Amino acid sequence: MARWEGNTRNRLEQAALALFEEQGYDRTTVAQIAQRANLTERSFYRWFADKREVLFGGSQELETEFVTAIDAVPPGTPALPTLLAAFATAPRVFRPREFLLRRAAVIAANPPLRERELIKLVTISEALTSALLDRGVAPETARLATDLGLSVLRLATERWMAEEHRDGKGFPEALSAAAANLLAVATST
Amino acid sequence: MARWEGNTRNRLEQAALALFEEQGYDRTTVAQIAQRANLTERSFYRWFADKREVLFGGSQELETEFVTAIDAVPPGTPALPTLLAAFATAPRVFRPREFLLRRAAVIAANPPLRERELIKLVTISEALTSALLDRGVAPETARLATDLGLSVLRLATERWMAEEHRDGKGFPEALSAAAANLLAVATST
DNA sequence: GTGAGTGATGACAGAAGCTGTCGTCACTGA
DNA sequence: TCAGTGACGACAGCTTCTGTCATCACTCAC
Repeated sequence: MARWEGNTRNRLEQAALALFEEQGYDRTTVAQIAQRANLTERSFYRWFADKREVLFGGSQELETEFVTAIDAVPPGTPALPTLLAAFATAPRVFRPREFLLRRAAVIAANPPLRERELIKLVTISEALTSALLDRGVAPETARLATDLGLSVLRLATERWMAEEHRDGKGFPEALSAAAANLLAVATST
Repeated sequence: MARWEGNTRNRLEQAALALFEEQGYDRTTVAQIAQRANLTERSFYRWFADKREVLFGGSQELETEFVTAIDAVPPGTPALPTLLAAFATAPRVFRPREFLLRRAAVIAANPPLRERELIKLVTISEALTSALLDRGVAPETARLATDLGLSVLRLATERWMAEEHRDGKGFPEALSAAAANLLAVATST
């Protein structure tokens, strides 16, 4: 085994994604992932808590990004506009877009990975709610606003991903449009 | 082993819940659950796909209940009011309330169980969206309405559970109140 | 009744996920 | 140069989950 190659975590992530694409998530063993990264199975578990976690390394950074963006919104702004402003600001593309698309395809195809993605989303959701609470928003309002904000974010992101865009251009507009749609649904009696 | 005792599935569910409470989810083995139910580990997997699933037997019934209630709402009703009317109608207490509370406590304390619960919720969410589509609601509207409806349902249920109620009395009122709160958050500029 | 299904179960084997432990090696700093 | 530190390999072991086959209770023609 070639020790001390450096960049261990990323080597494991790349190896795992490639193997999941080639032969499927459940037909890929942790030993195979480790082998492709020139490591042993035991070392995989030193970097990731379990087999699924290898695809969710960027979750923590994304959460931090959002919370930071919320803190930058002018005080006194209502809860939902605060979240939407934060979403519009935060660049959520750390990894190349191509990587994100490959990753999304693998996750969508495997229930265990979908489960893990959902709880990551809930974790982010709780962080957003907490950030709103720190700004003085009432608890139930913060939670409702988070639900609404994430619903808008999802719709905007889906529309956004469906087209071919350069950098973050037009994403704030997509957010506004989605927010308008949501308002229409909420107010239809 | 005492074979043919009948009610196998329920015996396993009861044994699992009791053991999870007594010694924790991860310190409980499937073999222990099976033993308490007078079965072997192998038989456990004939009734449940995996260890987590033993706590989520009622999910399918709940989904069916909701979809049926949606179909019973007068045609022409807008999407969100349709969902809220369905929620108000459907009695979601199949099991005794005490069982649901014990189950909820165990799930909340164990991340793997939370993951499973989330994907069950997503499954129900997709069923609701699909039921709305069948009524002629536009796709994006159906999805947004489902997000909104589930957000309202969660808030109403939490408030509802916090108090001591008899049967379903007052639940429709809790739904209306939560819906009003959501509307306030959505329209605050 | 009696023998042929049918379905639930037990028994066994085994792959894969995950953890504990210890020794080894590369790197660092006094 | 030598002790400390951190990443890693090697090994053992438990648990989850699956495949396979024999066995037992029950049912239903005949």
